[in-house]
Amino acid sequence: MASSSHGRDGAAAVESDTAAIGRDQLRQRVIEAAADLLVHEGRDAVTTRAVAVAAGVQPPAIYRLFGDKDGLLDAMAEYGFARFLEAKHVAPDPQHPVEDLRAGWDLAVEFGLANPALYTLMYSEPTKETSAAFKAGMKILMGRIRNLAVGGWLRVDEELAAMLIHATARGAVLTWLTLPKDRRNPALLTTLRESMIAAVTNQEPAVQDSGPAGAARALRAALPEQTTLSSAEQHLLTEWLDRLAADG
Amino acid sequence: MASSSHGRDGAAAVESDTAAIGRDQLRQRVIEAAADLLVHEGRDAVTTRAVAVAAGVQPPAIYRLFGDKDGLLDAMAEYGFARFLEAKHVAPDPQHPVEDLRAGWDLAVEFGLANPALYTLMYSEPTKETSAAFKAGMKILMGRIRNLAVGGWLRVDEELAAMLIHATARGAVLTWLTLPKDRRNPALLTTLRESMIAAVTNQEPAVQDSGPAGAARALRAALPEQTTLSSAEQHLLTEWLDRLAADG
DNA sequence: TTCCACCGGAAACGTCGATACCGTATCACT
DNA sequence: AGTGATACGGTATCGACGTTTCCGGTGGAA
Repeated sequence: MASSSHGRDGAAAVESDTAAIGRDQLRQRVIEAAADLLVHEGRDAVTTRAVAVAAGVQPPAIYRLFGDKDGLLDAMAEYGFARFLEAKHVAPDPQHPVEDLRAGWDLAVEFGLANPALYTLMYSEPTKETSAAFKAGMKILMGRIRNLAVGGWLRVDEELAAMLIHATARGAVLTWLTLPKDRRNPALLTTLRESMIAAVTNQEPAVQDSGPAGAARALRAALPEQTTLSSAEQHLLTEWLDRLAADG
Repeated sequence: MASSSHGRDGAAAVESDTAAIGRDQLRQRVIEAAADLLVHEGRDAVTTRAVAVAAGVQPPAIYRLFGDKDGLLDAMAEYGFARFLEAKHVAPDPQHPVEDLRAGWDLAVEFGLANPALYTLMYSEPTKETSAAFKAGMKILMGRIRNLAVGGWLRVDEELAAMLIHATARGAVLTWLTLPKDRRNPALLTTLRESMIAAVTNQEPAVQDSGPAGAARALRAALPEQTTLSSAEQHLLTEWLDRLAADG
């Protein structure tokens, strides 16, 4: 599957100038061309022929480098994920472990929102578990969970915690990407994150008083049944109820 | 797009036996053949030619019936979702609304776990928002959320609640399907569900009795704490609430 | 120098989604 | 009832896809 050792590698140092471009650099060039195509032209534009043309190689070269089209896709995911991580230079902060978990979750979600096509490639289909990028992300996640565990912050199993964090992040990103842009509410992300924190850690969530918001929402939902207000009054009332409901 | 009226339909009763099979039944046969192929042979096996052979029709017939391959896929999703719902004969229980929400979430997740291929088809790609089955599921969900709102149980906006429920269910199903069978922990599903319940609902209802009058009373009681409305607005609002509260 | 092993380029294979074409049978009109 | 038009269903086919095969040439080894 992966490129095994070749006889020429031992004498690669004495090759001519253009041929001195190693296998890895050619791989890199193809991956970047494919990633470019994915981002700018969409997923369906990532065909073996289009990638070959964009990278200036021939179609069979892709199979010699990656074995398969899925191999190319996996390499793309790994590359894109690594690039994102090094751009964010994620550091194992010696902060509060729970705060670290929050930051890690945010990071995972931010990656999905910043690279929708790549994220969909990695996480949309349930069959692609063995992807290298997938494992890399899980590895980082497991490290933070371990920190939580040693601090005694974990409410559940380490493994269950990993699944919960992964599931909430995955649902958050995919749902966010599905929504039209004018309906994307940032509260979706923060609420999911805090909900995940409450499920995974022992930290008690700050219980907020509902105030008038809950009653406003209830009245707004029950408003169509009423008959005592005129339509104009009801219209203005709905507007105020919207403001009150959003306030909480 | 849809099959318009044909001249033959008027005289269909006098046609021969085999030709009496109407357009809709042919559609149904093709959809069932495609669904069978999807379940038993995998997603890649659902090609226009394979479906045509399995259904005993010719490849162009698919385009005449569904316009597009995506049209066939959408029809499959709608059909599978409807079949699942009628098999579960989902009833609008007059139970506790929070319990209804729990049951609805479980139902959505159960559909995904029981029909992995179909679920992936419906929810994997973020671009397929306009699927008929997608909308049907959302409609059911919105009904339950509305019930929560009128009872004063909703902690967040109705729209945000819908997103939260959808996101947790989606993350739960996809994560579950990604896991190898020996690592699937049922606690993942229940924990996610209860976490969603905690994020969406209040422990205590914000209104005593549902309906416009009860909600109006609750809002009137909580109104002095609010700061989003001007005093004039609040004054008029209180008057309307008095009328609404007296109406019950 | 001769031989061998391997690499890169060109062509091609089978299949996919989708479509143009065409004979035929049905319906409207006189 | 005869005739023209119309639309349906079947055949053949198109361009593009993922993938493979084949071959000429280039390098190091004997």
